Amino acid sequence: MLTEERFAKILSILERTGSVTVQQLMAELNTSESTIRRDLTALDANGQLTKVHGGAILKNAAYSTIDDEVIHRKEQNREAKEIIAKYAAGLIKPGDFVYIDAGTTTEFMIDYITEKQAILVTNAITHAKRLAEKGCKVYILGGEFKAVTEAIVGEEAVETLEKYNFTKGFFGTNGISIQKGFSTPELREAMVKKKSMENCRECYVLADSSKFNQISSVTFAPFESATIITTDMKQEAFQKCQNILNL
Amino acid sequence: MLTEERFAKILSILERTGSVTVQQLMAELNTSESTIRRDLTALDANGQLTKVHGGAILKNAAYSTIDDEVIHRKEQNREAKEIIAKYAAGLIKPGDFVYIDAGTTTEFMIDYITEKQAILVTNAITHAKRLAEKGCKVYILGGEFKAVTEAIVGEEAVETLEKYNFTKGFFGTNGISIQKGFSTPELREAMVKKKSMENCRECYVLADSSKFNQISSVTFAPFESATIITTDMKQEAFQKCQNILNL
DNA sequence: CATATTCGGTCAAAGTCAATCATTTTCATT
DNA sequence: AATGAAAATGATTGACTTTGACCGAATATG
Repeated sequence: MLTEERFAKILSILERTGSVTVQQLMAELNTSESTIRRDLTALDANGQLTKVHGGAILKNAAYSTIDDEVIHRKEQNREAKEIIAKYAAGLIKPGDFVYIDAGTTTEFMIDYITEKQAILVTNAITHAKRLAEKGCKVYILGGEFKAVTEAIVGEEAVETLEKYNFTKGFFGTNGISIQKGFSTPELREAMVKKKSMENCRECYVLADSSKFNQISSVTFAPFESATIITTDMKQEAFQKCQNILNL
Repeated sequence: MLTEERFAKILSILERTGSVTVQQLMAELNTSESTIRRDLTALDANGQLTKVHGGAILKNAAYSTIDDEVIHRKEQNREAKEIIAKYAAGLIKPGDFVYIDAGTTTEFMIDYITEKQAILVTNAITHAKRLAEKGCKVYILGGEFKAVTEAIVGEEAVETLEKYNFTKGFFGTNGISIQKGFSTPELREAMVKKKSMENCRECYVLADSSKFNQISSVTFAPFESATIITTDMKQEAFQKCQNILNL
């Protein structure tokens, strides 16, 4: 990999996350500690980031105004999501034709997707951007662009989906209920989820334990139609379900 | 293989991937290290790419040191681009169904687009994002996502375009020539430009004066097929053309 | 205060570079 | 066709750059 390429990737990761450790960069860029250190020193000298003990942070964000408690709470949820995402990403095999739904839960998958022999389709432009940066082959759905969630939704997207037949699909959800299935608050998003799930041979719903026994406005798929990947799910009612993978 | 052919291929690969190593090029073009080095040196001298240790990167993506001259040139062009963009944006009327091409020139339009009664379609996700933030109704093309330019390109996008009939379209270009028409360095991008122009009732090409009498690898439309919006165009040969709007 | 991690400098190995030169190809002129 | 000048190519070389490992010093952590 070219030096400049590494520089670009380091800056890209940094812009996205705000901070990065040397260890993370070693893993992400697949290079030695020495090289990462040299890169950080160079980029710091160039004024493109601020080197700190252990890694680097964004130039302007040298001061930390971040509430410790908020971080901690976020971290707890994060851990569960990371475990789920890691497992899910591992399911992607060479030759797979994969749909990745928009959403924060599926976003965690991106870091763990290593399979370059698969073709990925998504309706989330941030996902597409990051996957493409990693060197994955990415297709994006056409259709109406929704500003808030930065996802493609609506009729046009559904129509595009019509012709795809995915081997695997990964989805987020707002609610899981045995009677009401998987549900989400937004109709036009639900339409896309529904159609894409119909066109996947294997469907996986990624959900932390807080999503169980929740019901949102629109159901996009029945409970049995997907394998649920979760952690720490202790609720009685779901214990005996065949399609729950409690990691 | 012809020297010019190699040049075109190198630039094309670079356009697509953003960076390339000497080793990659040796394999791809099936030629010696010496030749590749000479090519890169020539293209660098020509200002068509930036040579770095190990290979080359896109001209604008130079990370190591910021070139004052480049910034200055960009600023000079900026003023012209603003004028052109402002005029072009004013052409969008209520009820229009508008295509906006990816590229820096068209990006300037976004700030000036005030018409909320029009539907906008684009293949650039950055444009889509910014337009949606402004509250415009935006559709995005489906298809393969190209990391470097952050645009949707290729077959799938062309197919999606097939069914649209735009009232107006706004395009960027790398070269304008009376004989060779409008041209751009990347084939897959050219395919999208070509198809979208075919499906517009009125086509506008936005171009600062530097684009005239330039020819890039792939022509995507004949010279007469669009109205050219420009400023400061003083070249004799183009003075009498009916389809040039010299602001 | 003890322990673990991170840091920056040094070194050898690997990779990359520009220059040189012999060979091949191209092409206008005979 | 034959000739020779000019251009392009590929191999070689020594100089230079980048890389990853190592290690003692510096810094964070409990």
